[in-house]
Amino acid sequence: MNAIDVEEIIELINTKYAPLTKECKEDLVVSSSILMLEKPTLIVREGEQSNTIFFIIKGCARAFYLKDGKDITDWFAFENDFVCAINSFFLSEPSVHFIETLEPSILLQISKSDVERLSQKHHSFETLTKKVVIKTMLQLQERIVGIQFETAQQKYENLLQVLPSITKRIPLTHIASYLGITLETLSRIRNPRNKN
Amino acid sequence: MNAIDVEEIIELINTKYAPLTKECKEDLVVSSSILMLEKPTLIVREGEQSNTIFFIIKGCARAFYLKDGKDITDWFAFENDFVCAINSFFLSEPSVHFIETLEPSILLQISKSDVERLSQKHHSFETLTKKVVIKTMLQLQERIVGIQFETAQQKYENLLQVLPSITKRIPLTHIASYLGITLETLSRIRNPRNKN
DNA sequence: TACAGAATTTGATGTAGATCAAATGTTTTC
DNA sequence: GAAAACATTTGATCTACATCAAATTCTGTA
Repeated sequence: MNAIDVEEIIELINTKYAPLTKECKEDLVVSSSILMLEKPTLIVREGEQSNTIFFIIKGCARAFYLKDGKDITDWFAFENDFVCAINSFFLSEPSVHFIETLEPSILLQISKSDVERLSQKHHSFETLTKKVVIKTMLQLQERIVGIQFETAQQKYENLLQVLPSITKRIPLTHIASYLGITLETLSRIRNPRNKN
Repeated sequence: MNAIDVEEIIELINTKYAPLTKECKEDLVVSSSILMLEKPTLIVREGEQSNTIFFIIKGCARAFYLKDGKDITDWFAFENDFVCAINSFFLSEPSVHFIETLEPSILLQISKSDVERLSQKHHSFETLTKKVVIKTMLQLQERIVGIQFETAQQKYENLLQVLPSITKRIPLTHIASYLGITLETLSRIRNPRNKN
């Protein structure tokens, strides 16, 4: 893998989320570091406080928690998404989630204290983080609408609308728990023979 | 009802959410107006663009949408909460939601253009709005965890944990659709005779 | 290229909660 | 304060999906 140009990544964030001032970008460069993970890796552990936000340059990740010992996926993140343990990061509590990469991944990481410092110092960075939070909020909202009063079939179709190629990258167990259905039901839904 | 002191309300927001500079507060006072609603009233209509955010001084409100003609509650807001049609407000799209007050209510309203102007002009206002969005995001997140893989009974108990007195203010139909269950099921859950 | 472990599919059965329908209780209004 | 409108409860039945169990297919590694 070639070397990663942090400045280039920050330019991408600048374009994709919100414009940053020159000074802010410079500050951000020195506050960011690159994480290269060859294998699937836990980057946030339940019970521990997580003071890092990650930007996915390459690869993907999922947040999950254990409910009665069962692994339940709560969030997927792909290229150009930010991901963090939101409860822990924003409320400084121990994380209820694990977060793991699901592919060899390249991440940009920024610490919470840097995020706070940059947010206070640079209005443009505050605007960026607000944009990221708004995006997440709207996705969560969409997700609730997509799971309430929907059949398993409809939930799956809703998901495919938003992430058409998700099944090529994510094992079905994780998709099933994300949708709030069992693996078996998902399998049956996907089998065209079972179409009514 | 006595006159409402806008400055006092803004002081409350300042304390409860994030500190604002003196200049920002002054700007906010002239951008805010009070809405007094004697009867339950629709304040956002589906299909229309909603460019207003409301702060509930007194009373409560719910956001809802129609799914196959059925009224589904998506959000409750009470005293000291901000409420708006988030898709419409943040994406400038026609609203998918209706929002209505459920009691005689007093609201502070601020237009989207004022919110944007204040956010650009005052770093402290950007911080305030970020805080509001973070709070909403975390509530949505909690809600998803509270509805996935839970029985109707558990969902109801989860809700009571967060809003113990909700049944005193909100009709059961709205609570039922908010939880993703039917009114009949909610009724049976609430009847102690049906305890296993 | 075989084999172990993981991922997915298929089958049989059980159940929580939906749906439909009607009764009862509670507000509002004139 | 009676009638109408609305909110909640109760009952009977039905169904989508869970659960449990086992077979099959896929995937990585030695």
